[in-house]
Amino acid sequence: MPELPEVEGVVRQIRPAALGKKIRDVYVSETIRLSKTNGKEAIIKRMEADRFIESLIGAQIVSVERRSKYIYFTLKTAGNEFLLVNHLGMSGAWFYVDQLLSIAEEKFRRHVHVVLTLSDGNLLAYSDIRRFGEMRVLKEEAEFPPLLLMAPEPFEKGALTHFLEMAESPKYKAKPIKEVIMDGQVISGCGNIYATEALFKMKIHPNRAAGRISRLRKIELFETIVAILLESIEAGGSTISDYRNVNGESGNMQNRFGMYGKKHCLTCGTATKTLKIGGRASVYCPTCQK
DNA sequence: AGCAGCGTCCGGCCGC
DNA sequence: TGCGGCCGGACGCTG
Repeated sequence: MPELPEVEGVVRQIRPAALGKKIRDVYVSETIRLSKTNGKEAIIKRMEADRFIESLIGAQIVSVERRSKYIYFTLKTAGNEFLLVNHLGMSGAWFYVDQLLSIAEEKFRRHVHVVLTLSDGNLLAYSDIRRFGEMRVLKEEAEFPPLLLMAPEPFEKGALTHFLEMAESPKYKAKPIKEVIMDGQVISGCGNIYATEALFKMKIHPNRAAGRISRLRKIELFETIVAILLESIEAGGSTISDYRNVNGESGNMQNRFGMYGKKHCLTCGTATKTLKIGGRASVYCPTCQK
């Protein structure tokens, strides 16, 4: 499950590979075409496959940035800039390869759905086993309004203040803290894994109402989330099953988890419990987390 | 009007 | 070994 650190790792690898190059050719899989023919919105949103291909071919890749868990490719055609915005969903992965057979693992190779052939002949291949990922071609960010509602980047000045204001607002203060910190309008890029880890580290029960945590503890919680995200970026992200970086390598952060996926608490040995919070499985230690 | 709750994109994996 | 059911980021729709 790619969250902020995994997407950051991907962007840092795509950037040097893609910057300044042109998109010479674009491939969209038959699977995606068939889905779209059947009225589904598989991966390529709000655009026909051929129109998607047409709009990308010949464009120059001007920048590659991460915003929350989204990848923004700024593209330029005939002097006009536009965006290709990609979300990796559950199982999206980009591979930078000379040919598709260079994608080492078969399970990724068989689910390649979009391929960008760059002007140097190399490929940026997008694989998505579960097809929960998204690609949107946009004139500007505002063309997809949810992007404008995203919380500031967690490492930016202002992100803490934004978090505190949101967490203390009428809309959020009665909600479980885990649901609040996983909401992209409150904090950008914190998904189930890092929310679970941060709450464990802070000894906060995931179901505790946001409004029943002191201001000081909320500040510490935010700082903990930021520290864990940074630690994970350093560790190359977390690989539970389907995350791979652009070179096909797994991350190492999963080896540092204190709670996610654990049957027993690493601190006290108590059997962990799992609650459904905001529709997501939420593991915690009933002894340590209050 | 705004929000809760569910449907939607799916293959992998679990358990029977 | 076969197969039904569950899982899940985040939008979009409904009531």
